[in-house]
Amino acid sequence: MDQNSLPPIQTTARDDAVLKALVGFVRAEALQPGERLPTERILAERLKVSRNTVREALTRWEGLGLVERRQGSGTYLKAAVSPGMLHMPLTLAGGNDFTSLMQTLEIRRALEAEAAALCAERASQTDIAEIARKLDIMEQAFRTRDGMSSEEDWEFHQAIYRVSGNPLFEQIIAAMHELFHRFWEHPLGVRDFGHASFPYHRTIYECIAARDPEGARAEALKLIATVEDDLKRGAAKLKLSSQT
Amino acid sequence: MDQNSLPPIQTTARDDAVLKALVGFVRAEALQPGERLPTERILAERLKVSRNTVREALTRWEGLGLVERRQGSGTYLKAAVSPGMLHMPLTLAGGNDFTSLMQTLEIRRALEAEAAALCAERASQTDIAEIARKLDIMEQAFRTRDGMSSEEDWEFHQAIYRVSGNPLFEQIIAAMHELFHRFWEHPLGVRDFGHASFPYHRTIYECIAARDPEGARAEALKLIATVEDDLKRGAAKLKLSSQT
DNA sequence: TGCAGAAATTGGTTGGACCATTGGACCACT
DNA sequence: AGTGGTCCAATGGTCCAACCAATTTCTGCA
Repeated sequence: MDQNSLPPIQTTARDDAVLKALVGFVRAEALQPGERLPTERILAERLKVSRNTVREALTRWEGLGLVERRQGSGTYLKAAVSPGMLHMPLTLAGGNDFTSLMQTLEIRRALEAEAAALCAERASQTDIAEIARKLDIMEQAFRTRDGMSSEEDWEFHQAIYRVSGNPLFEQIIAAMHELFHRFWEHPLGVRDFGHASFPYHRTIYECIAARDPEGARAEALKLIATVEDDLKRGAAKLKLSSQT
Repeated sequence: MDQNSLPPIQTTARDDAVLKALVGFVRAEALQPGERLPTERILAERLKVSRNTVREALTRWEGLGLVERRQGSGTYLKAAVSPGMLHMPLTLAGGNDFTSLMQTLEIRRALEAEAAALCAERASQTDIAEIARKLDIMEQAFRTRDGMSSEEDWEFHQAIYRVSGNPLFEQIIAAMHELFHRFWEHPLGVRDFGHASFPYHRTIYECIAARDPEGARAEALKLIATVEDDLKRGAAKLKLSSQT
């Protein structure tokens, strides 16, 4: 390890400075996700700050999912870090399950429609071929397993986000997707959940292939609408209680 | 062997327990956002844990934006807390080149339009009055200072997000806003940046007051379009270089 | 009454100590 | 060679007792 890649800290706002220094260290050492960071004691010594200060800084990173600490083992990088990265803690007040799920869908509706439109504008021929491939895989899985093609379904959507040319779409919608599915262990008793959305995957693709942004937007909105309907049906059936 | 039949056991989780207790305290005392929490020393004593442990827990909450600490003053609640809260920390690698700024605007375009439409659907009379108040303040500031009403402008928009009934709009757009303005001290040499967007604030408000969702959506899109134009003009003038 | 300065309060930092868990080294036995 | 047991050093987790720095509150003088 290069001794000079961890210079002492100087100013106040210690823990922020610690994180900044740590970003520099990770880049200097070209640490990849999964690799181990220096121990807290070493960091404290090198940065000339107390170990508690190092711990406060690492606690923040742990809360952001950038790092994982294992007692007795060490602290491990979980994601790529870069200077200037922006942290966006999304908090969903879980007062009411149905409301929370619906809120993630409202965000998805807006972003999904925009992403589909941008995708239709910007897709190259190879992009379109890639999306077609994902669509085939998804439809195949849907037919053989009769629904429940959630994994392949998600891959199809992700392909669209990527082709949109804006990585923010994939990251934010992925966060909505995860929030949605964290509530989702029990499919609310709706057996055919997602069936209604199936045909719109192909219509979205056709609009993209035809370079029709507004058509793609419209079809994406229809798709989200079917999911919202499924959700409402499930809520009505189970009478989801608002839990404290 | 079934992997799931032997889940990892959990031994110690002090700071989690502290946060759980704190949620209970906030509810028991019916603390509202803005109010002050007990001091770290008192919490440590009451919960029979070290002050360090209390601090680690509060650091996590601070990272999630639930709480704000002011040295010498105290720790204040920043948002409502509930036992079922769901957190999804999202970190974006932000650049300051033209492409990155444009990408934040693509997200904002989608969300701003949706939020305006939902706001027009759901606004109560008092909501509309509140938005009107923010609009007046913003227009006043714009006229007296001849532009540069960014602070009051932002408050107006935030009011719309809140009335939309979905806190995710405010959280996500706020992140886009910060990403956009982080490198924004000098308006790219465009002196009248933001002037073109001014009239649309009032047209958006009028659509909301008239309960016209599609109109509000259209006006919001026009507003974002003016910002995109300003950005393109600035980029053309300064030839923003893409830097890491 | 007004206001500058002292005092109390509160979060931020430090250093040192001990505990709990981990993972590897080493060993005895089969 | 392989299995299990024991030990030990390393590492994160917790605790304590101070002190520092910013803020708020109180006090007493003008």
